[in-house]
Amino acid sequence: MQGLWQLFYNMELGLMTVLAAMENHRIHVDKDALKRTSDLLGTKLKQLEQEAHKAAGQQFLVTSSNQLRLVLFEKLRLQELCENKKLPKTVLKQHHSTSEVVLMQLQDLHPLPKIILEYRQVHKIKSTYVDGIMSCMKKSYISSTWNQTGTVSGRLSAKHPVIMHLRSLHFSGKEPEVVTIHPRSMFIPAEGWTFLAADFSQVELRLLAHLSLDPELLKLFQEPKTTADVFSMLASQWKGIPETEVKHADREQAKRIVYSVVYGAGKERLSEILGITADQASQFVESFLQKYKQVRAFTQKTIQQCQKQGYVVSIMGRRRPLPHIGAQDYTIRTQAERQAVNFVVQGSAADLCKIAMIRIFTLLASSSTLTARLIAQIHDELLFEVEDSQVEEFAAVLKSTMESLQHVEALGVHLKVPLKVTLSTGKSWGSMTELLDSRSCSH
DNA sequence: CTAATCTTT
DNA sequence: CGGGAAAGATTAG
Repeated sequence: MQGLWQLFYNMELGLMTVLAAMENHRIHVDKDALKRTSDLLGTKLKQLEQEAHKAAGQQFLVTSSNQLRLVLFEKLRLQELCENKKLPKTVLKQHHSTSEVVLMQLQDLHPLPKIILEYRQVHKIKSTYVDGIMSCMKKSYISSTWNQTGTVSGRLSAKHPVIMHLRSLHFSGKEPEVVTIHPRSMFIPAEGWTFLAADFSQVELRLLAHLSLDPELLKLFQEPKTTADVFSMLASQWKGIPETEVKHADREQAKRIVYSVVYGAGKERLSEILGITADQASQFVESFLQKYKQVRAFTQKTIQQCQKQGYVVSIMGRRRPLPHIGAQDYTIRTQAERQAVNFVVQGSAADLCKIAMIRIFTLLASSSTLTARLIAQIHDELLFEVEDSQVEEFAAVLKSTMESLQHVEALGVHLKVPLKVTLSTGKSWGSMTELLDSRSCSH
């Protein structure tokens, strides 16, 4: 039946057990650290509230947009001071809005809007990333809920603790000092265990190379300069700086640019990312697609195929129907076209990661010595908890198992490019350091 | 550019 | 007062 049975039987069915085990597993959280940061942010909010009251000349509930509107527009009458600017707006009622754009415009006129803006920012950080996690906790641990069928691309999604969205946050502390919060460092392994993370490097770009058969792209991955990182390399080329000088942010930007271009970003959007004019941006796109000629051929082929059959297919047979692919409306049609292209690559990457999870899981289940446990999946990254004494041994099996997915006999997958997995370990999820291949170290 | 979750308005 | 939609933040590629 449409070749979907194989996908269901060999992948999704097997994954259910894996996800169930992940949901059952307890991820320990450093409750004290969490409490400390919550208190820290709480104090900051209190401070800002006081400042706001002082600036307003009265007490009011800072979180209430109604009360804020009263202070801003009826007491201070700030709208009268900015008639030259376009009226902020009021849609539903005749009221003035207190939305972010309005406050931005008002912040030169009075100290209050700025304080409110900072208050809202800190408040959001606190409620999402600190109190949000705290409310999901039972005793001293959390477990995410994993949704197997919640995305169009075949990726997994996680609910409750927003495990996939945690990041570092900076905000101004007392005067000059800047406080940085690392929500990921709140997550800690059990006593005597270590976190081990395995990442498929540049997985979507490698898949694009395989799918498009672009010679330049293939060369990038097939040549044995395995030491080089593609995005760092491109960043160094574009910025004209040696690769050792490439910062994390440069690499991150290069990555964004590459994916933006191959997924069909317009010149306006790209000029924003690159910080150049739209003309320069479209020139950039042209020269990029000129160098990697087959990429454009691949997107066109994908769109054509989608027009013909109404859906696109990932490398392991997952489908996405795109009924709007033949729409009259330009906006709707081109969006479907970009979605078609994106699905083939992103969906294939999702397939690969799911297979990796199953392989490792069954390997662990049948091992009499290895005790590692799969904790989470963040798209192309698998996070494990490993007994301290087994880190080296498990790391080696993990890496080779994942990289061996270049060929998956059962699903007819034979990638034209090798897969590369990078490993990192740490005593908290927030402080992982790369684990280098022990073989290349010792020789 | 695509995919997602979560909070605010 | 609450539900829902849209906007805007983040993450991943």
